[in-house]
Amino acid sequence: MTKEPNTPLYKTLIGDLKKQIDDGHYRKGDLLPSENELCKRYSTTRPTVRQALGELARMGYIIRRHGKGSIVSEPKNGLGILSLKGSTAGVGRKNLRTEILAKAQKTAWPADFPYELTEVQLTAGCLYLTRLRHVNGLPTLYEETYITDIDLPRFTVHNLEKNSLFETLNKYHNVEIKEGEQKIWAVSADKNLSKLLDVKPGKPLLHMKRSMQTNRPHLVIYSFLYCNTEEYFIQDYF
Amino acid sequence: MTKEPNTPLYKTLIGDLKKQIDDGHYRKGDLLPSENELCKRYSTTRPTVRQALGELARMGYIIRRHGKGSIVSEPKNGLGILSLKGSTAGVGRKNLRTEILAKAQKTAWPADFPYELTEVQLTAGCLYLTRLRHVNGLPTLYEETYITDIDLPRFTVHNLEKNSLFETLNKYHNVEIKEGEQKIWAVSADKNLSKLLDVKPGKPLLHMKRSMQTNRPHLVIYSFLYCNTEEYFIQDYF
DNA sequence: TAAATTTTCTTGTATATACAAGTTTTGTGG
DNA sequence: CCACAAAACTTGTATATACAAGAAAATTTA
Repeated sequence: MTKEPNTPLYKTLIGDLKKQIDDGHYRKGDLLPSENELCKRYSTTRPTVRQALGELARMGYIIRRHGKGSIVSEPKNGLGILSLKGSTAGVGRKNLRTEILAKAQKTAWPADFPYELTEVQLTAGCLYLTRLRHVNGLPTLYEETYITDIDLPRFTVHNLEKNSLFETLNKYHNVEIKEGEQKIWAVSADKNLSKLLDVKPGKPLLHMKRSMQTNRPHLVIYSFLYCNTEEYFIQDYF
Repeated sequence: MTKEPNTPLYKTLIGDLKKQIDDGHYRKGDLLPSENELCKRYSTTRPTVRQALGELARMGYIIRRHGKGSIVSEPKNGLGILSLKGSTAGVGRKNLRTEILAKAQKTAWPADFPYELTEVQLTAGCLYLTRLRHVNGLPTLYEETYITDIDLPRFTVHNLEKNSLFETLNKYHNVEIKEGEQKIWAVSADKNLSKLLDVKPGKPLLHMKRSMQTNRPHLVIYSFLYCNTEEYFIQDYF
């Protein structure tokens, strides 16, 4: 067990169990150690263990069954891209390639930004970056991201082609997504998008605008996505 | 405060506070009574109050600030339909009309059902219903729903034109949505859909397939939605 | 040997309490 | 009257403990 300094024990628990599920130590359908067993292993008490397990349940990692135990589910957070053919034939990491079209850099908020911004956010400005995700070589998802530029020193040095944006924010800047909302609708590909996503103009595309609150009061992250869903659909969890 | 028999106190708290936010007693930006204040009002202790508040936070009703309090946010759960013009000009309840095209009735699962079903589910069969939602008179959302038919006596008597499916399941059958996943993609309207949604064939539509786990082990609910998003988009939370 | 019952183990709900850490309010001094 | 410090109030993290209720395992009985 890896108790990092200044990390609450319940978060250490979450991290450890999550890692063990991600690593395959516990597989789908397995039972996690019982609450009492975890209390012993971590020298703690049930409320602390239960807080960690509750969090894992909400993240979709486990399913809690009264009287039975905590059953390992599949890790599920954030957006995923899955093949339309066979819902279980998920896109493995090796088939997904992220291309940075525009590296993160500080900009002012666009004048017609579709979200209400606070004074703090307006003053701080944002970091703007664009990415194109390829699935099996096919450009599938185009994403523009605006990150409120608060307390994110040297953010621009991160390599977001290899690393997840949210994991990077979490690991290096202690930023966690707390909650969010998304607007979803279908559009026809215009000239620019048809070029980016390599489709004919007029093709139906999925359009999403997401706004994500973090643990920092004013640090909100916005993502605008266009997805060619002919071969792959968007999958997410709630 | 309304303590129903056999309802855990923390759930009573959730219900009461939720109702007070929905009713406008607490408005966006207001602070809820502190944890200690709620302990007094409900003759309970902080862990119980915190469990309720934690739940409300996760549902998006409040935002918790260390040292400050619980700030009322906007109620947000489930899918919403919002006008593309002005993201705050939400669809009020009076502008949304639900039409039952096919009343809930017991059927067998379709042979080509896109989700993996357990033996229990296959044996139980499902309740199938279809609805069409009109926004300001415009047919906007077509939804087919399959509910695993387990312990849902007399479900077919419910009037789902006037009442929310999930509220009905909760109130009369003690069924709660625990977690879910959704697949989203864009399609062109075929002949049947263009008729249902009153659009030209070929129109881009939003297509979603949702699978929702409940507090009952095998009782999963599936929804297949088609949405005309020219005037209104789908909004949801995570 | 199988069914029924009992025991054990599990998660769910809850109380009591304490200290840490962030924010707000109040009081004091210049 | 304003700035600073202290006090008070808030949420965050945690331990200890108990009982309720569901499920599994073990034991007993027919």
